[in-house]
Amino acid sequence: MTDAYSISDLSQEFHVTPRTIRFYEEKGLLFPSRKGSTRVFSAADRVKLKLILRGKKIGFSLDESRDIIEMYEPETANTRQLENLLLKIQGKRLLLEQRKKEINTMLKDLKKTESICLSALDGRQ
Amino acid sequence: MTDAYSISDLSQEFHVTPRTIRFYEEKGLLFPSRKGSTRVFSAADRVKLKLILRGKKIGFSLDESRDIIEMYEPETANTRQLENLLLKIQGKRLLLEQRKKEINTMLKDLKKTESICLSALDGRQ
DNA sequence: TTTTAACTTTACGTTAACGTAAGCGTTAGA
DNA sequence: TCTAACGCTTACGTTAACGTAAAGTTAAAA
Repeated sequence: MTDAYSISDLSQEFHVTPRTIRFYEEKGLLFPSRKGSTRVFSAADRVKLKLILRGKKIGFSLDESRDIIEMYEPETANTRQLENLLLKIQGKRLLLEQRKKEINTMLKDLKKTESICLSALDGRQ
Repeated sequence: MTDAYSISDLSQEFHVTPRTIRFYEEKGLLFPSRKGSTRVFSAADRVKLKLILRGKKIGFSLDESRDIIEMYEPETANTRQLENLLLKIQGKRLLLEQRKKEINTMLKDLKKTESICLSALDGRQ
């Protein structure tokens, strides 16, 4: 079973402290099983952790990442839950598209400043 | 002079509290002049505020936004400062491109889940 | 067998980014 | 003339997302 991970396995792979992983469990983002008192993480937990950390990079709070995570398991849902999920997904998609636009705007601005710098340097040679 | 703004002008335009604006000044992100003890904000301050809030949306800290802001005034810089600035801009560009990739990955994942939902709903009719 | 390494829980500490409240000055309108 | 609106400073409070330290358990290695 290659899909069982210790807390230090995940901690090392993703460069976060064990404390961080325990914190995510405490907040209801991860659900490791236990062998005695020791946490045992599944492949699903590993994916969730990856999603959380990806979310962090683009400015999501843990609550927002929890939303995202819940969008990854539509198997167990009933019809109304599925329809609800679809709406949530739409919302997140719009939000992400919006964020992408802001990033593009910033990139444009940076490129503009960059060329200003370059021509300023050019004029001084 | 249309380029003088009160704190409530900016507060209302950008839907933030005066406290937030004062906080940004306190942290060295805005530099309003004073008329007596009352703050007077310039067009440049307004732009900076816009940049800060845009930065927030894509997950930048105030310190990171301060970096961005400083990239917008290359006029006063000397040659070494300009070269330094160019390097900083490169760094931020890479970071932004990276973030864009993460967003694209998330969007792909969401679309995948979306179609799973749709076909699950379809199978139930 | 002892010690070291990894794991646990409990609990208080820390930083960023503000919120909120108190208390005071000024100015514009009733 | 007064009071309501806006502005100021000072200062303590709050939330998220962990850090850090203490004290104990278990398993493997010397």
